[in-house]
Amino acid sequence: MTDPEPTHDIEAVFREKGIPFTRQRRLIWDFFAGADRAATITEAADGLRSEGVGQATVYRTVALLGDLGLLARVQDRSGEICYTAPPIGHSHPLICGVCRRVVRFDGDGDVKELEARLSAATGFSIYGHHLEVYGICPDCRREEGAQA
Amino acid sequence: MTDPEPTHDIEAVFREKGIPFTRQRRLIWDFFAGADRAATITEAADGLRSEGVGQATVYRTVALLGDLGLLARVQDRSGEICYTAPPIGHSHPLICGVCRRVVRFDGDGDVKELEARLSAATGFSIYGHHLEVYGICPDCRREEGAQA
DNA sequence: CAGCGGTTGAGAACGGTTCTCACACGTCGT
DNA sequence: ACGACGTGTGAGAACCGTTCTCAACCGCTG
Repeated sequence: MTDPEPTHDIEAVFREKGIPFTRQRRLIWDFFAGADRAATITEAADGLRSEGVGQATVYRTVALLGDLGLLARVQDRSGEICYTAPPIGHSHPLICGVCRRVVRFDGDGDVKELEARLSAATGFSIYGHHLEVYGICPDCRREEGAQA
Repeated sequence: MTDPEPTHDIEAVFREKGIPFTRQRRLIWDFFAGADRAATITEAADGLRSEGVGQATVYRTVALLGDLGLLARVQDRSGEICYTAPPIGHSHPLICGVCRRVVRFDGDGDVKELEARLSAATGFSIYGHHLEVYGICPDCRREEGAQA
Protein backbone atom coordinates (compact mmCIF):
# COMPACT_ATOMS: atom_id res chain seq x y z
CA MET A 1 0.00 0.00 0.00
CA THR A 2 2.95 2.33 0.28
CA ASP A 3 2.93 4.33 -2.88
CA PRO A 4 6.34 5.14 -4.27
CA GLU A 5 5.12 8.32 -6.00
CA PRO A 6 2.19 9.47 -3.95
CA THR A 7 2.40 13.01 -5.28
CA HIS A 8 0.57 12.07 -8.42
CA ASP A 9 -2.38 10.81 -6.48
CA ILE A 10 -3.51 14.24 -5.47
CA GLU A 11 -6.01 14.31 -8.25
CA ALA A 12 -7.42 11.03 -6.97
CA VAL A 13 -7.70 12.44 -3.48
CA PHE A 14 -9.77 15.30 -4.80
CA ARG A 15 -11.90 13.09 -6.97
CA GLU A 16 -12.66 10.73 -4.14
CA LYS A 17 -13.97 13.59 -2.07
CA GLY A 18 -15.88 15.07 -4.97
CA ILE A 19 -13.80 18.23 -4.92
CA PRO A 20 -12.96 19.66 -8.31
CA PHE A 21 -9.27 19.73 -9.12
CA THR A 22 -9.08 22.93 -11.08
CA ARG A 23 -6.27 24.46 -13.05
CA GLN A 24 -5.49 26.90 -10.23
CA ARG A 25 -5.45 24.19 -7.63
CA ARG A 26 -3.09 22.16 -9.72
CA LEU A 27 -0.77 25.10 -10.14
CA ILE A 28 -0.74 25.83 -6.43
CA TRP A 29 -0.19 22.21 -5.56
CA ASP A 30 2.62 21.95 -8.09
CA PHE A 31 4.22 25.02 -6.64
CA PHE A 32 4.53 23.49 -3.20
CA ALA A 33 5.04 19.89 -4.24
CA GLY A 34 7.61 20.83 -6.84
CA ALA A 35 9.75 22.79 -4.43
CA ASP A 36 12.31 21.00 -2.29
CA ARG A 37 11.85 23.59 0.41
CA ALA A 38 9.03 25.18 2.29
CA ALA A 39 7.47 28.27 0.74
CA THR A 40 5.30 31.04 2.11
CA ILE A 41 1.85 31.88 0.82
CA THR A 42 3.19 35.20 -0.40
CA GLU A 43 5.87 33.46 -2.41
CA ALA A 44 3.30 31.17 -3.95
CA ALA A 45 1.00 34.06 -4.77
CA ASP A 46 3.84 36.05 -6.30
CA GLY A 47 5.06 33.08 -8.27
CA LEU A 48 1.64 32.25 -9.62
CA ARG A 49 0.37 35.72 -10.30
CA SER A 50 1.71 35.55 -13.83
CA GLU A 51 -0.29 32.34 -14.31
CA GLY A 52 -3.40 34.31 -13.50
CA VAL A 53 -3.94 32.89 -10.05
CA GLY A 54 -5.32 35.39 -7.57
CA GLN A 55 -4.04 35.58 -4.06
CA ALA A 56 -7.45 34.88 -2.59
CA THR A 57 -7.34 31.59 -4.43
CA VAL A 58 -3.91 30.82 -3.07
CA TYR A 59 -5.14 31.38 0.47
CA ARG A 60 -8.25 29.33 -0.11
CA THR A 61 -6.35 26.50 -1.71
CA VAL A 62 -3.63 26.37 0.90
CA ALA A 63 -6.33 26.10 3.54
CA LEU A 64 -8.03 23.40 1.53
CA LEU A 65 -4.85 21.44 1.04
CA GLY A 66 -4.07 21.81 4.70
CA ASP A 67 -7.48 20.41 5.61
CA LEU A 68 -6.84 17.48 3.35
CA GLY A 69 -3.53 16.86 5.08
CA LEU A 70 -1.59 17.54 1.92
CA LEU A 71 0.26 20.58 3.14
CA ALA A 72 2.04 21.02 6.46
CA ARG A 73 2.72 24.32 8.11
CA VAL A 74 6.23 24.86 9.38
CA GLN A 75 8.34 27.85 10.20
CA ASP A 76 11.88 28.88 9.49
CA ARG A 77 14.38 30.23 11.97
CA SER A 78 13.06 33.76 11.66
CA GLY A 79 9.62 32.51 12.58
CA GLU A 80 8.12 32.93 9.13
CA ILE A 81 5.23 30.62 8.39
CA CYS A 82 5.85 28.36 5.43
CA TYR A 83 4.12 25.41 3.89
CA THR A 84 5.54 22.22 2.59
CA ALA A 85 3.90 19.38 0.75
CA PRO A 86 4.35 16.08 2.49
CA PRO A 87 3.97 12.87 0.61
CA ILE A 88 0.62 11.34 1.31
CA GLY A 89 0.75 9.47 4.56
CA HIS A 90 2.31 10.43 7.80
CA SER A 91 5.79 11.85 8.06
CA HIS A 92 7.60 14.67 9.79
CA PRO A 93 9.73 17.45 8.45
CA LEU A 94 13.34 18.19 9.24
CA ILE A 95 13.70 21.81 8.22
CA CYS A 96 16.78 23.83 7.55
CA GLY A 97 16.12 27.01 9.49
CA VAL A 98 18.13 29.05 7.03
CA CYS A 99 17.19 27.95 3.52
CA ARG A 100 14.00 26.10 4.52
CA ARG A 101 14.98 22.97 2.73
CA VAL A 102 12.83 20.15 3.97
CA VAL A 103 13.76 16.53 4.45
CA ARG A 104 10.94 14.30 5.49
CA PHE A 105 11.26 11.39 7.84
CA ASP A 106 9.09 8.90 9.53
CA GLY A 107 9.30 9.35 13.26
CA ASP A 108 6.05 7.74 14.14
CA GLY A 109 7.57 4.71 15.73
CA ASP A 110 9.11 6.96 18.33
CA VAL A 111 6.02 9.03 18.88
CA LYS A 112 3.39 6.33 18.93
CA GLU A 113 4.91 4.75 21.97
CA LEU A 114 5.09 8.09 23.72
CA GLU A 115 1.46 8.77 22.88
CA ALA A 116 0.37 5.50 24.35
CA ARG A 117 2.16 6.32 27.56
CA LEU A 118 0.65 9.80 27.69
CA SER A 119 -2.81 8.55 27.01
CA ALA A 120 -2.55 6.03 29.81
CA ALA A 121 -1.12 8.57 32.21
CA THR A 122 -3.53 11.43 31.56
CA GLY A 123 -6.75 9.94 30.22
CA PHE A 124 -6.56 12.17 27.16
CA SER A 125 -7.73 10.61 23.94
CA ILE A 126 -4.98 11.58 21.60
CA TYR A 127 -5.87 12.60 18.09
CA GLY A 128 -2.64 13.90 16.73
CA HIS A 129 0.76 15.32 17.22
CA HIS A 130 3.06 17.80 15.70
CA LEU A 131 6.72 17.05 15.42
CA GLU A 132 9.23 19.11 13.57
CA VAL A 133 12.96 19.03 13.87
CA TYR A 134 15.02 22.10 13.12
CA GLY A 135 18.55 22.13 11.95
CA ILE A 136 20.98 23.71 9.56
CA CYS A 137 21.66 21.77 6.43
CA PRO A 138 25.25 21.01 5.43
CA ASP A 139 25.23 23.66 2.69
CA CYS A 140 24.03 26.45 4.93
CA ARG A 141 26.37 25.41 7.69
CA ARG A 142 29.28 25.73 5.35
CA GLU A 143 28.18 29.20 4.34
CA GLU A 144 27.56 30.34 7.86
CA GLY A 145 30.94 29.09 8.88
CA ALA A 146 32.53 30.89 5.96
CA GLN A 147 31.09 34.29 6.67
CA ALA A 148 31.53 34.06 10.46
CA MET B 1 19.17 21.20 39.95
CA THR B 2 15.60 20.33 39.17
CA ASP B 3 13.61 23.02 40.83
CA PRO B 4 10.29 21.89 42.24
CA GLU B 5 8.72 25.34 41.84
CA PRO B 6 10.55 26.91 38.95
CA THR B 7 7.84 29.46 38.33
CA HIS B 8 9.15 31.66 41.09
CA ASP B 9 12.52 31.91 39.48
CA ILE B 10 11.30 34.08 36.66
CA GLU B 11 12.45 37.16 38.47
CA ALA B 12 15.89 35.61 38.78
CA VAL B 13 15.95 34.85 35.08
CA PHE B 14 15.29 38.48 34.33
CA ARG B 15 17.78 39.72 36.86
CA GLU B 16 20.52 37.49 35.51
CA LYS B 17 20.05 38.94 32.07
CA GLY B 18 19.80 42.48 33.38
CA ILE B 19 16.26 42.86 32.11
CA PRO B 20 13.91 44.82 34.36
CA PHE B 21 11.05 42.81 35.75
CA THR B 22 8.37 45.45 35.80
CA ARG B 23 4.90 45.40 37.26
CA GLN B 24 3.37 44.85 33.83
CA ARG B 25 5.70 41.99 33.03
CA ARG B 26 4.88 40.34 36.29
CA LEU B 27 1.15 40.66 35.62
CA ILE B 28 1.49 39.20 32.15
CA TRP B 29 3.66 36.37 33.38
CA ASP B 30 1.24 35.62 36.19
CA PHE B 31 -1.62 35.56 33.72
CA PHE B 32 -0.06 32.78 31.68
CA ALA B 33 1.71 30.95 34.47
CA GLY B 34 -1.35 31.05 36.68
CA ALA B 35 -3.63 29.53 34.08
CA ASP B 36 -3.80 25.78 33.69
CA ARG B 37 -4.58 26.18 30.03
CA ALA B 38 -3.15 28.01 27.09
CA ALA B 39 -4.39 31.55 26.51
CA THR B 40 -4.35 33.86 23.52
CA ILE B 41 -2.72 37.26 23.50
CA THR B 42 -6.12 38.84 23.11
CA GLU B 43 -7.37 37.08 26.22
CA ALA B 44 -4.37 38.26 28.17
CA ALA B 45 -4.79 41.81 26.92
CA ASP B 46 -8.49 41.80 27.76
CA GLY B 47 -7.87 40.33 31.17
CA LEU B 48 -5.17 42.81 32.03
CA ARG B 49 -6.67 45.93 30.58
CA SER B 50 -8.32 46.68 33.91
CA GLU B 51 -4.89 46.47 35.52
CA GLY B 52 -3.75 49.21 33.24
CA VAL B 53 -1.66 47.06 30.95
CA GLY B 54 -1.72 48.16 27.33
CA GLN B 55 -2.00 45.69 24.54
CA ALA B 56 1.27 46.80 22.98
CA THR B 57 2.93 45.81 26.21
CA VAL B 58 1.26 42.42 26.14
CA TYR B 59 2.57 41.80 22.66
CA ARG B 60 6.02 43.01 23.58
CA THR B 61 6.14 40.95 26.73
CA VAL B 62 4.86 37.76 25.15
CA ALA B 63 7.57 38.10 22.54
CA LEU B 64 10.12 38.70 25.25
CA LEU B 65 9.00 35.73 27.30
CA GLY B 66 9.03 33.63 24.19
CA ASP B 67 12.60 34.63 23.45
CA LEU B 68 13.57 33.70 26.97
CA GLY B 69 11.98 30.31 26.49
CA LEU B 70 9.41 30.97 29.18
CA LEU B 71 6.37 30.84 26.96
CA ALA B 72 5.55 28.28 24.32
CA ARG B 73 3.28 28.84 21.39
CA VAL B 74 0.68 26.18 20.74
CA GLN B 75 -2.62 26.04 18.95
CA ASP B 76 -6.03 24.63 19.73
CA ARG B 77 -8.14 22.50 17.48
CA SER B 78 -9.56 25.51 15.67
CA GLY B 79 -6.05 26.64 14.87
CA GLU B 80 -6.04 29.59 17.23
CA ILE B 81 -2.61 30.57 18.46
CA CYS B 82 -2.24 30.35 22.22
CA TYR B 83 0.60 30.63 24.65
CA THR B 84 1.37 28.53 27.64
CA ALA B 85 4.00 28.93 30.30
CA PRO B 86 6.23 25.91 30.58
CA PRO B 87 8.20 25.29 33.70
CA ILE B 88 11.79 26.32 33.22
CA GLY B 89 13.65 23.62 31.40
CA HIS B 90 12.65 21.50 28.48
CA SER B 91 9.27 19.86 28.25
CA HIS B 92 6.50 19.36 25.75
CA PRO B 93 2.83 20.18 25.91
CA LEU B 94 -0.08 17.79 25.63
CA ILE B 95 -2.95 20.10 24.72
CA CYS B 96 -6.65 19.53 24.89
CA GLY B 97 -7.83 20.79 21.52
CA VAL B 98 -11.15 21.83 22.96
CA CYS B 99 -10.54 23.57 26.28
CA ARG B 100 -6.81 24.17 25.75
CA ARG B 101 -5.85 22.63 29.02
CA VAL B 102 -2.17 21.85 28.96
CA VAL B 103 -0.35 18.98 30.56
CA ARG B 104 3.38 19.07 30.24
CA PHE B 105 5.57 16.07 29.82
CA ASP B 106 9.17 15.29 29.18
CA GLY B 107 9.52 13.53 25.88
CA ASP B 108 13.12 14.34 25.26
CA GLY B 109 14.37 10.84 25.75
CA ASP B 110 12.32 9.76 22.79
CA VAL B 111 13.31 12.67 20.61
CA LYS B 112 17.01 12.86 21.36
CA GLU B 113 17.59 9.44 19.94
CA LEU B 114 15.62 10.31 16.84
CA GLU B 115 17.62 13.51 16.40
CA ALA B 116 20.88 11.63 16.57
CA ARG B 117 19.69 9.29 13.86
CA LEU B 118 18.52 12.15 11.68
CA SER B 119 21.70 14.08 12.11
CA ALA B 120 23.76 11.08 11.09
CA ALA B 121 21.54 10.34 8.11
CA THR B 122 21.26 13.86 6.70
CA GLY B 123 24.28 15.81 7.86
CA PHE B 124 22.05 18.51 9.35
CA SER B 125 23.26 20.02 12.58
CA ILE B 126 20.15 19.95 14.66
CA TYR B 127 19.42 22.89 16.90
CA GLY B 128 15.93 22.19 18.11
CA HIS B 129 12.65 20.49 17.72
CA HIS B 130 9.02 21.14 18.27
CA LEU B 131 6.80 18.45 19.65
CA GLU B 132 3.22 18.89 20.70
CA VAL B 133 0.65 16.22 21.25
CA TYR B 134 -3.01 16.95 20.74
CA GLY B 135 -5.85 15.21 22.43
CA ILE B 136 -9.16 15.69 24.13
CA CYS B 137 -9.08 15.70 27.88
CA PRO B 138 -11.39 13.41 29.82
CA ASP B 139 -13.73 16.27 30.76
CA CYS B 140 -14.20 17.51 27.23
CA ARG B 141 -14.57 14.01 25.90
CA ARG B 142 -17.41 13.42 28.30
CA GLU B 143 -19.11 16.61 27.15
CA GLU B 144 -18.61 15.90 23.48
CA GLY B 145 -20.01 12.44 23.95
CA ALA B 146 -23.01 13.87 25.78
CA GLN B 147 -24.00 16.37 23.13
CA ALA B 148 -23.31 14.06 20.20
C1' DC C 1 17.58 65.90 43.20
C1' DA C 2 18.64 66.14 38.22
C1' DG C 3 19.88 63.22 34.32
C1' DC C 4 19.34 59.23 31.65
C1' DG C 5 18.14 54.80 29.61
C1' DG C 6 14.60 51.74 29.26
C1' DT C 7 9.50 50.82 29.53
C1' DT C 8 4.86 51.92 28.83
C1' DG C 9 0.12 53.33 26.86
C1' DA C 10 -2.72 55.38 23.31
C1' DG C 11 -3.49 55.60 18.97
C1' DA C 12 -2.02 55.48 14.22
C1' DA C 13 -0.15 52.72 10.71
C1' DC C 14 0.75 48.52 8.57
C1' DG C 15 0.17 44.17 6.34
C1' DG C 16 -1.48 39.67 6.06
C1' DT C 17 -5.88 37.33 5.69
C1' DT C 18 -10.65 37.11 4.76
C1' DC C 19 -14.80 38.70 2.66
C1' DT C 20 -17.76 40.47 -1.14
C1' DC C 21 -19.54 40.23 -5.40
C1' DA C 22 -19.74 39.97 -10.22
C1' DC C 23 -18.16 36.90 -13.63
C1' DA C 24 -16.32 32.50 -15.74
C1' DC C 25 -16.41 27.66 -15.95
C1' DG C 26 -18.09 22.99 -15.89
C1' DT C 27 -21.91 19.92 -15.12
C1' DC C 28 -26.29 18.15 -15.57
C1' DG C 29 -30.91 17.82 -17.28
C1' DT C 30 -33.76 18.62 -20.99
C1' DA D 1 -26.83 21.47 -28.45
C1' DC D 2 -28.58 24.52 -25.17
C1' DG D 3 -29.74 26.80 -20.91
C1' DA D 4 -29.93 26.80 -15.85
C1' DC D 5 -27.47 25.97 -11.85
C1' DG D 6 -23.79 25.31 -8.59
C1' DT D 7 -19.12 26.08 -7.78
C1' DG D 8 -14.64 28.31 -8.29
C1' DT D 9 -12.24 32.47 -9.31
C1' DG D 10 -10.16 37.35 -9.38
C1' DA D 11 -10.05 42.15 -7.99
C1' DG D 12 -10.50 44.95 -4.59
C1' DA D 13 -12.47 46.37 -0.22
C1' DA D 14 -12.82 45.37 4.49
C1' DC D 15 -11.17 43.45 8.57
C1' DC D 16 -8.36 42.64 12.36
C1' DG D 17 -4.27 41.18 14.67
C1' DT D 18 0.27 43.06 15.15
C1' DT D 19 3.75 46.52 15.05
C1' DC D 20 5.27 51.21 15.16
C1' DT D 21 5.50 56.04 16.89
C1' DC D 22 6.08 59.15 20.28
C1' DA D 23 5.40 61.56 24.40
C1' DA D 24 5.07 60.56 29.27
C1' DC D 25 6.69 57.81 33.00
C1' DC D 26 9.52 54.97 36.04
C1' DG D 27 13.44 53.49 38.34
C1' DC D 28 17.91 53.69 38.57
C1' DT D 29 22.72 56.25 39.06
C1' DG D 30 25.68 59.69 40.36
